[in-house]
Amino acid sequence: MEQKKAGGRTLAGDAYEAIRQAIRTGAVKPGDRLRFADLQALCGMSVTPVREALARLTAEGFTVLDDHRGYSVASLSLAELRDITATRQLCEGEALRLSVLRGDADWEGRVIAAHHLMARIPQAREDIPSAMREDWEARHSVFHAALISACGSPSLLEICGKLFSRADRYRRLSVSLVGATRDVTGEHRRLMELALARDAEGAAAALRDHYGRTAAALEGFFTT
Amino acid sequence: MEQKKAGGRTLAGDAYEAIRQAIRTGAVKPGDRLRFADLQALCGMSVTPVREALARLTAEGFTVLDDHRGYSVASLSLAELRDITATRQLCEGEALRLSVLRGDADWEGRVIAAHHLMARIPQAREDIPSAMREDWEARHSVFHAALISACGSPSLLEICGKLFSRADRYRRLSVSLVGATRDVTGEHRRLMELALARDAEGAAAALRDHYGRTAAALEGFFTT
DNA sequence: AAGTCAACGATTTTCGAAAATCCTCCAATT
DNA sequence: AATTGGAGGATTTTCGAAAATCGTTGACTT
Repeated sequence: MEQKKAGGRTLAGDAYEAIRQAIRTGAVKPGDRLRFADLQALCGMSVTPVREALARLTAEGFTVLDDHRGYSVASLSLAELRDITATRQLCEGEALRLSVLRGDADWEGRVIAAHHLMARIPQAREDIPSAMREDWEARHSVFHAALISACGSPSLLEICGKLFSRADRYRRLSVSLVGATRDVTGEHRRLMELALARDAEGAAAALRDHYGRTAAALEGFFTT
Repeated sequence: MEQKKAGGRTLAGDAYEAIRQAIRTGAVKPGDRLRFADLQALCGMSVTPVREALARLTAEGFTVLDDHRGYSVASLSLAELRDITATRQLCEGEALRLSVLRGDADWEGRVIAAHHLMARIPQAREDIPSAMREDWEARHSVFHAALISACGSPSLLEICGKLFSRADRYRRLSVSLVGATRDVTGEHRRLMELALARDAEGAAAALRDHYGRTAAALEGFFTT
């Protein structure tokens, strides 16, 4: 997440992106075993770069490794959703608080720009309303990153980034619930307004609430 | 840190331990390049397991990777020490608070046992007073892990564990300062007492203070 | 004298196959 | 009937060498 830019520099990087995408999109499901033979066929390369890709994915919690039994897709659970949500509220809440306190004009610009880009396109796809638009997801991620980008703590940013990726898998489950009783767009705008108004505590509280609502909307998937 | 137990299951695991130890003990210094040829000689194995070990170490922040330029030992800096300290105060402080609130009798037992083991042996070596005893380091780690073990959040525990390992590299720099104006033993006992007395806020505050003092004692190394 | 570029050496990265390990299944024994 | 033991197959893990890449050196041009 920090040292590589795009696909093409190394095959291991390509494999990382390919497998990550397969997990994100649900092409391989939680709990599925990831056989090297299949992955080599999917990525079109030998075992070595695939192995390195899986090592990175495991570090980020997308896959798990059992010695001599190979890798498999990390499974999802209600317990983990709640756990990750709580940790995210703690870490990203504090990161936002610091960011609001320390942010300069440049940071304000990044937040406004990111929000504008995200608000300009709809969240759901037109052809399949139950699915999220890929580009909206990307801009949504950029917006949240922009909010905390001025916190001044690389380690906190790294943690938040990993937790965001991890929560992303759960978020994709909930798209069909979108439009029910929730105003996600409004929550995002309010988040931006509080940040720009330099209300550090208020913004942090709004962010925690935002994540709490997201988690609550997702809980239904595990009770059924 | 979560799926492998001891050295011997896989060569990659052995390599991970060996290289990690080389970094911890200072056999290879911050900023040093880690050539595969040297590492293969050190570990007595081929390139593949070494590569996997470096991937894991990089995920934990011990090493860094430049595409096509290979791996090198992550460098230390005052800025990172301060950053990690702050993030540790946030995450481990909250973890301890939760642990004190949720901990049961079993947790109390773990804390008392871990503290007893740590307090039973001196911190510094007898032959080289400026060096830390390897076994004390291990028990110290177990004690801190025991304190937060009842927090109920796997993700938080994972974060705390990684931050602890990362801070460990800095801690080793400060051994020669031990015994100056600090009562580390007293701080640890107080920490345990507050935890067992179920003073969640007090214990969390004491832990943050504990880490703050450790960082302060280390700052001198970077100003000289 | 400064700058450009190609070839070389050092090193990483990748490959394809061999070795090691685990799981399954079936027969033999208790 | 249940358990042990081990052969067979599938898969991971590791190896040693080949391919790709980067940094540098040194000749050549301007």
